[in-house]
Amino acid sequence: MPVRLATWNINSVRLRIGLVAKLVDEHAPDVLCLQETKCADDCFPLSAVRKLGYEHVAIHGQKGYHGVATFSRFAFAATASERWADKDDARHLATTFAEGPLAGVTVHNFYVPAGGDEPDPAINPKFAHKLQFLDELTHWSGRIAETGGRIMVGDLNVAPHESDVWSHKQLLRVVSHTPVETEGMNRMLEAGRWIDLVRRHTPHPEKLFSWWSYRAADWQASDRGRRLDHVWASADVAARMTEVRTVREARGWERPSDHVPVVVTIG
DNA sequence: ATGTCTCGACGTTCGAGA
Repeated sequence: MPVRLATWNINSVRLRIGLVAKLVDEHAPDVLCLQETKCADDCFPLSAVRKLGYEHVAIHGQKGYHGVATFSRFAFAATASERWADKDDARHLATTFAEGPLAGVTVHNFYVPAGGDEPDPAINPKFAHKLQFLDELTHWSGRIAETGGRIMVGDLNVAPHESDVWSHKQLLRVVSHTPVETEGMNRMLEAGRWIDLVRRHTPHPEKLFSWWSYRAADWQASDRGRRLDHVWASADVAARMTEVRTVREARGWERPSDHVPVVVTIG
């Protein structure tokens, strides 16, 4: 039986639990990874998630900011959250499956820091924090590069290639597409021998985005998007990938998140 | 390109973060 896995920056899970239900209704992910849940664990809408059919739920939240959650139809053998870049932010959740087609596989659900507006670590501590986070991800990737059974998903807040942004030239000095970030992401991919499942399905130079700013008057008409949301895997898992779908229409749903879900099927 | 959306706070509006 194939397994469907989705990742989505929901931008407040309490506000958009109805959109989560819509995604589940239309795309039926067996595993759903959310970022920017924006609530402490004791106010997470757990009963609604259970009603959607997810018996196994791992949450790692904090009040008001960040927060990640992983829902599953398959039981977990273990859940863990590591500390990154000298902060206790809720930005990482690792879940290892005990059963089902992904038994033994670990899904790492990440929300990488956005990095603020100014792409200079000397004057912008948020950008410095993002670069430290990416650097730690590269070292961590190198330490696990020889192991199989790995999936890494989430809002990594970097659009690595020219075809991942609406205008490479106009975004070269915009946080999310600066050379120090895109080169850092490429180092991370190489260090961990990660395979970018989304780009294996939709190769460059075809444009592909997963985020459009709320500030655009008409996101669809201007289509000034960026591909910030990623699904990576170790080679053994990547070999089983059969389908990838970026749910672009979700950006047009009522009161949408500014990110759309990315759904992969693993046979 | 200063535009929109979310949260939390001695809230009836603002600042911070994205």
